[in-house]
Amino acid sequence: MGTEGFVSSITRQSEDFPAWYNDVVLKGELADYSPVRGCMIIRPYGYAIWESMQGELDRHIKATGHSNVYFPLFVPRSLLEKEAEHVAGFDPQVAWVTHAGGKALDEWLAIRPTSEAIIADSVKDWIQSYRDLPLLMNLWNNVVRWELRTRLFLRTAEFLWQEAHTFHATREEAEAEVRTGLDCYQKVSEEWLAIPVIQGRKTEGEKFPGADFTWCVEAMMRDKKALQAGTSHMLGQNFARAAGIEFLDRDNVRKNPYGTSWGFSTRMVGATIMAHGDDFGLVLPPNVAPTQVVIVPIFRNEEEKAAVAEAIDRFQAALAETPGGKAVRVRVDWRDESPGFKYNHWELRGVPFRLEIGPRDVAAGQAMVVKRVDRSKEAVPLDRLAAELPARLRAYQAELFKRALDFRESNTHHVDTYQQLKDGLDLEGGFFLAPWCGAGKCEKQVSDETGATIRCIPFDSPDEAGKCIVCGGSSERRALFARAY
RNA sequence: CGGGGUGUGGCGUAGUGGCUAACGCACAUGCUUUGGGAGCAUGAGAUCGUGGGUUCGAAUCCCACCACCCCGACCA
Repeated sequence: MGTEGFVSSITRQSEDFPAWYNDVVLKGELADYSPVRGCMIIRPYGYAIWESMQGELDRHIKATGHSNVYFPLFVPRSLLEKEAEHVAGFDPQVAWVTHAGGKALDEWLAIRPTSEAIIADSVKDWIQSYRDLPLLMNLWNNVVRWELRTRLFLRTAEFLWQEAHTFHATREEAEAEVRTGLDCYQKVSEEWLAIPVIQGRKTEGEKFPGADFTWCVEAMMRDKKALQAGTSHMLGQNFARAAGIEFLDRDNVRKNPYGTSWGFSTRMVGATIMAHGDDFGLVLPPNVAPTQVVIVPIFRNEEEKAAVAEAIDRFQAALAETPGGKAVRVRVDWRDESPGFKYNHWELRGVPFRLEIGPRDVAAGQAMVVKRVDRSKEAVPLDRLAAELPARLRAYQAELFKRALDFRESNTHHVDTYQQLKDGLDLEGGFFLAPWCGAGKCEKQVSDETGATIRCIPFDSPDEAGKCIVCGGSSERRALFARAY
C-alpha cells in the first residue's frame, strides 16, 4: 500500500483546508462539539496543548511583574454601558442573564465578553495615589461572545483566554506596557509554538472598542491566510474616566490613570494546528507536544516482547542519565494494536519522534527513529539516541520555526497597484504589503471587493513614500493585506 | 436575519408505500496475529429529528415545527 491509503480518514489539506482542520481536531481527539451551539468541549489532548502554552505565557506574564487575580463572570448592565464605544462594539455579542433565583432580575447581568468594565469599576477604590501605580493584573478565565459563525478553537461562543489589565500614572508608561504584552505574545508564539509573527498596529476600523489604539501579532497559516495571534490595547484614560478612577499625582493634581489590556486565547491551539499540520494530521512543536517521543514496540511472541521491553527499559534509564533527559516526555505504546495502527495514531496527533523497536533493532542495539515533520527514518544506536534526544528535540523545534518562517516569507509579496493585489489574492494568496493612505474608505473598499483586510501596519515596515493602491493618495508606509480567519 | 442544503445505531451510508430497517467502520468477548491502519467467529447497539395527517400498511407521501451544516453580515 502506498502512503496515500493511510490517510483515508483525514481530508487532504490541499483539497479542503477547513475540512482537513475539522478532521484533525475531531479525529485527533482535541475537541468535540457541545450541546450548546457554538460552544466546544476541549478533550484531554487538546487541553494538554492549551495548558502547555498557557503555562509558558503565564511564566512570561509573571516575569514582567503581573499578578494573577480573578474577577466575576457577571457584569451588571450599567457597568458595561459606561464606556460608550465599548458597549456599542460588544452589545450584539453579549449574552445576558435575565432571570435568577426563580425571578426576573431588576438589572440584567452580562456574561463577560471581556473584563475592562468590571475591572475599571472595581479598582477605583484601590487607586488613590501615584504610589498605587502601576497596577499590573492578569486573569485566566472564560468569556462569552455570541458569535454568528463559530469554528472549533478559532472562534467559539465561549473561549478560554488570558486578559491582562493594567493602570499607569503616565501615557508613556502605559504605552511601554502595551509593548510588554505584545512582546510576551511574540515570545510564546515564536519560541514555544514555533509560529513566526508580525507585530503591528491595527487600523482604526479594526481596533478594540473603547481603545485609543490596538497593537497585534499576526501569523500565517498553511493555507496562507492570516490569523490574529494576540492583541494589546492602549485604553488611554477612556475606561478610567468612565469609571471615575482618579489618583493624586506627585504634583498634587488629581488625574485619571492610563489603562492597557491584552489577551491571548485558546484560538492559539487552532493556530498551532494550522501553522504546522499536514496531510497526516498534526505536527506539534516539541515544546507543546504532550508526548514528545512515542516508542512503538514490535514483537511476535513473549520472548521477543521481553527482549524489546528490556531494551526499552535500558534506553529509558540511559535517557534519565542524560542532561535534560528526565524532562523528555516519552510514552511507550503497549496497546494491543498493530504497529501500523499506532504509527498512524501518533502521526495524526503530531508526536515529534517515533521510535520503532523490534527484534531486529534489539539485535543491532538500535531503534528506527521516525521524524514526524518529514517522516524520515533513520536507524540510530540506542545509547547514542539517549544522549542526543534532548538536542534532537531542540533542533526539531528550531526546524519547525524555520520552516514556518520560510513559508511565510515565500508567500509575502510587495504590490504597488490594486490590480496586483487582486491578482495575487486570486492566484496564490498570502500576505501583501501595499501602500495605503490611511483612509477607512479605502480599507473598506478592499475588504468589500476582495475579502482581504488590513491585518496591521507592521512596525518593521520602513518609511516609504508611495501612492495608496486604492485612491492614489499619499502613503507613508505599507500596510499588510491578507484574507484572515 | 437573507440564500442553499441535510436529518436513519457512536461515525459514514443504503433503503422512494409492503415481511423482523440493511451494510461498512468503531465497540464487546474469544482464538490466531503484530516491521505502515490484521483475520476469523460470536455478540451488543436504532423510539428512522419532533408533532400531526393520508393509507389496510409510512423511514419512504403531505403539512407544520425543530435542529444542524455551508455561503454572507459580527469577531480573540
